[in-house]
Amino acid sequence: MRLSRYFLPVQKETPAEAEIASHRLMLRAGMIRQASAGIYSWLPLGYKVLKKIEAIVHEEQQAAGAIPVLMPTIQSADLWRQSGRYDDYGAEMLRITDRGEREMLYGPTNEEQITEIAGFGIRSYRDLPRILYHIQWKFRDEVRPRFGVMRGREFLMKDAYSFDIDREGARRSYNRMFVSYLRTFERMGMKAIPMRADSGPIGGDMTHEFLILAETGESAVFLDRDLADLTLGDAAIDWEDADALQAIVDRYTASYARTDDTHEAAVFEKEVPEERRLTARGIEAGHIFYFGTKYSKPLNATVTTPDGTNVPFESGSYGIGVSRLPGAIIEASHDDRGIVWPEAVAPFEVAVINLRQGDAAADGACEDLHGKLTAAGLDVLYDDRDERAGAKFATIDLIGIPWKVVVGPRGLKEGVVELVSRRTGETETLTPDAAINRLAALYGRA
RNA sequence: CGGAGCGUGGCGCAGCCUGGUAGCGCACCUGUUUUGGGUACAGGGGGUCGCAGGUUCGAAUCCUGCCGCUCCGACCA
Repeated sequence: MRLSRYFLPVQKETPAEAEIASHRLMLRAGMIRQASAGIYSWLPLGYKVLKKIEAIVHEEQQAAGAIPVLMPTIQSADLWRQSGRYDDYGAEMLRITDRGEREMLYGPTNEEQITEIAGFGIRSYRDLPRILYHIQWKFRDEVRPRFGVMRGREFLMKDAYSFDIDREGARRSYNRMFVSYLRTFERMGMKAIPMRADSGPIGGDMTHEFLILAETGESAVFLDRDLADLTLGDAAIDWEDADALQAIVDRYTASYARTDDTHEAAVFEKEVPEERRLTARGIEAGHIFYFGTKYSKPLNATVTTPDGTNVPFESGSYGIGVSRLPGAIIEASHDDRGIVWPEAVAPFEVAVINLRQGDAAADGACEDLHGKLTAAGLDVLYDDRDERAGAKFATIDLIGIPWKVVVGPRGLKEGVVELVSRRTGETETLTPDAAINRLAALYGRA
């Protein structure tokens, strides 16, 4: 992509309303534009990041055995009356009346809908277990939207729902999603730590929040430092091996990790040696919980057991705040010049910077690099604007492209260009062809 | 929902107190200049001053009502 033909409205100055780094940077980098309080348009750069994140979530959900569906944003009030939540939800629910005076709502979540669907499509224990999920826009009429996409009113969410015949089955489904979340966040270059969440009226130990550590996080977190160093790495997961999954879950839940909601200082101090006690802040990126028959009972969604009786589903729900992740990732990864994207979610994988636009040698070398990098399967942004070098560096660093290939007449006389890492600033001087090979290898496109 | 603010060109702001032809910086356009980390100079375009009423010879400015947005708190993915 040539920057001169792209749509990238970057801004030098920070809009007054943006308080935290991610909001500020997303506005300045031209990723989003506010439409009204807590509601945003996603501009090309932001949209690319959102789609990359969404793609990773899709892949990892399906790898873990979840099946994609798509439910509507507008729902009828009927099911919500059956579950009793139409009144419980209160003013956070956006209510709409259609032309026939029917009460509708813009869905804040989909438990009722999916339970109705599962009740219709799943009749026998032979059809279980199943996990269905979708990635869809939701609306919650927050009292106070803030922090840009981190706490909008309209937001994109992945929500999965598991259906099992008993609690043991539900635990296996829960574990699948638990491990899937570890993989999902790790692939995005993030450290998300599962923490014991408030279990509410259902009780039990099957509810965790996944927190991305960041200084500006909304929650205070308390954990055993060892947890922050755990990684799954590239190890293959056998999703059919319930014991193996349980072992991973056990490993990640063995040590103390809680948010301020459930934190107990005395327990923390008893369970974690002082030198390993880590107090930090985190952003909630995912939340999984088991809710049993909370919806299947009132909605009368049942399956037939081997002995011929009908029982309501045992279910859990598993959310990831997809549209808040770009913000969360920026909170965890930025510096004073701008965003520092992890490679897996960067809007472009490499930027080509022409230091002297209009110089025949520089123009030619950049065109050539742009073409060859693209042919190698890389997503390239070529800054071909008629701007000074400084302006180009400032823009590319602001929008956080992980790698820059810097091309100027001076280097070209020696037959070299520079390859610069956004994260470390490390600069490597090499021939254009070597730069292409290095980048292809870095991104696994060689 | 309690408390506090703010709405003046795309962005950041001044002007309002004390009513009298709407300004500055950035961005944008033209030209010259410069050219390896946001060049410099000159010229230029763009604003129903959030909306509606009122007071006044005259309202961005004073009064009333409404709308929008933001911040702190409580709440939440």
